[in-house]
Amino acid sequence: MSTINDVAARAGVSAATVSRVINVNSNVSPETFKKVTKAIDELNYRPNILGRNLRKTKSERILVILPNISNPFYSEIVKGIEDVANQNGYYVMLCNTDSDLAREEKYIKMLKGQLADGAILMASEMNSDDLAELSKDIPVVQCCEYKEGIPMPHVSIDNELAAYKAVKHLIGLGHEKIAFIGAKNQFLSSSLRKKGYIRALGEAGINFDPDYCDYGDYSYKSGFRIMKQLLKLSQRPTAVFCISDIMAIGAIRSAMEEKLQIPEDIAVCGFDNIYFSKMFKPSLTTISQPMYDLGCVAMDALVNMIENGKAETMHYFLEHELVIRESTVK
Amino acid sequence: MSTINDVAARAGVSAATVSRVINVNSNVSPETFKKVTKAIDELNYRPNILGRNLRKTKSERILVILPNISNPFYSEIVKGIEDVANQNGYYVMLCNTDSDLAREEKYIKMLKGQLADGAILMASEMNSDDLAELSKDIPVVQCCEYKEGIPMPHVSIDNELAAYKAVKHLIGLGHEKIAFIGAKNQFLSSSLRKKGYIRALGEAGINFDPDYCDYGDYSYKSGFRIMKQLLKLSQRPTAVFCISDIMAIGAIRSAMEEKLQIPEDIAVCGFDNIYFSKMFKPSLTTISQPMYDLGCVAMDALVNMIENGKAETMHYFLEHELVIRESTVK
DNA sequence: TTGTATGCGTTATCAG
DNA sequence: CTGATAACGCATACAA
Repeated sequence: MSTINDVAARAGVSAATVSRVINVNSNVSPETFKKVTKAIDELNYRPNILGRNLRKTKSERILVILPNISNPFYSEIVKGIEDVANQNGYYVMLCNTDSDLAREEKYIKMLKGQLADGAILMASEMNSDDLAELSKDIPVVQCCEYKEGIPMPHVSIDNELAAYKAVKHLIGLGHEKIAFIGAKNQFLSSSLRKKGYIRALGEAGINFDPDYCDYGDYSYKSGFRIMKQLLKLSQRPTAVFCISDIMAIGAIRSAMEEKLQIPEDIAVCGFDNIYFSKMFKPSLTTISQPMYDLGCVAMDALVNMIENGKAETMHYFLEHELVIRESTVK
Repeated sequence: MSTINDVAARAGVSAATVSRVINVNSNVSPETFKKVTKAIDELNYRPNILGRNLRKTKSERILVILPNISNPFYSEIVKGIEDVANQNGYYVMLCNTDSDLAREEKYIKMLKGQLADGAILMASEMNSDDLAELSKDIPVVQCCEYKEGIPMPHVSIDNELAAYKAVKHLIGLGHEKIAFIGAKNQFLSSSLRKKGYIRALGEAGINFDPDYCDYGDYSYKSGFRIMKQLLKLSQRPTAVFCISDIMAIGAIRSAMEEKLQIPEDIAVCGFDNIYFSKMFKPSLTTISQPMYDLGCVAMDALVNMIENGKAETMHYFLEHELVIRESTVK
């Protein structure tokens, strides 16, 4: 691989001049320009990004650190991030952690090592203290999942309200025996969605029944398994609210296997509105998160932090929407 | 952000000594070690990756350049890549091109600029000449989609044979009016799969009928739309072979909308075996690509190129499998 | 318009 | 075991 000095030697100019040719803004005479570009072509020279970034202390790159690209929920958000990033001259690199803290920390190390100008974190496994410390060094925005009480902006929806609305919808259809398929983890969204479920029940005068609550890991399999359990109860629920579409689909498939009709025998509501939820048969009633916009807003905030040194706002809450489809209403 | 010199000053040692502490292999006296780690903690020092990589001309990173993370087909491959990469001490960064050549070229620039030690390309939009030239500079492996006749290894399945087997399966079920939903693009897999379709028909003495062939863009929508057209034909097909699961699912939904039974009225076969194909109702008959293994083998080959300077083999073909489910057999 | 000199932050070599 | 020095490749301030 040739360097800027090789090009300079071949073109009979100094490295500085070559640099000026590469970075078009400066003044270079037409003839030297030609000489230099010729040498660049002949040597097939490409500037070393590491050298350039080191010198400029700027990379024009940002990292998106996320647990799992195979979750379609994230891919839509990433689109929003990428569009806004590209509009602002940044390039995005995705870092898949598989929800593994050790892997996440490797990427965080790169980030702290100036490999990128900033990062967007989704569902980070880091604790609040480490996040707080990170925010001192580097512009970072939390997207969707977030920790509270640290000086780092976050973008999300109102999870409690969304869950409340979903369950309210089921109650409005006449259901009283409404089960809940959630998740036991550190994420705020999990507890907020459960909170919304309980609030809706309470308002309708329905007793909260722990037997109707179970916890999965967002996977198809866990939804499938939990539904099987719920159907074994003597007082079988007539509706189920799931905190993810994938679990809802698992639950529906499970009920189908027991020859139950959806929604006649049991209604199912999901959460997220991944693109698959309308393709599925029966199509899925769910809470639509504005995924693309979540990504856009997060990236907007990040650009702001990178370029102005600080965040405009700490809390961004975007609108969600209940989308009613075949899995709850015939 | 503090540098190695800040740490050195604070600890009262030279930068070289700090470097030795960070890079554990060298010999440092216990007391200086303690002094230095103390200074590192106090200053919250993190080594600058750019400086380090520049000096070492090695990044221990690889790039995966792919068109679209929202395609579940790729996410499984990425898992394989990541596992092998991590085992070998490499970190993976994903670069989403959205099938946009300009965006892909930006990432290729980073690659040529030594931001990473190598790359895996999936469904590249670059032409053969550019790929050939790239292969001179940097270790690169093509995965799944590939261009032939260039000195760059590729990993894939035998697409022609796979399609042949899928269509053979439909013929074996008694179908004679078998439609084809493919894609018109530069990718070898598209033409090879069509070739396999035609070969299977030919062997069974079935005439190839251009009216039974249409082309989508791998999307749900295109599968949906094309199926609608096929169902309008006076001689309606009784089976359809689609070159992607997503299009197959679109096609099935389309047929369902016309009150047709799957597979009784029309059988549908997909390609890829994305995780969703078994969740779908009816579950999808499809060609299972060994996605995880494809990723592993590609990364293995890349590690080899990076560390030994050259590829062991140019062509890796992995086994595929016909998975028969509800969409073709009751 | 162009060249010289310097430093971005790190590690490797060599000497002590 | 430790320090001084140079070099990785580049862009910029300054001088010419």
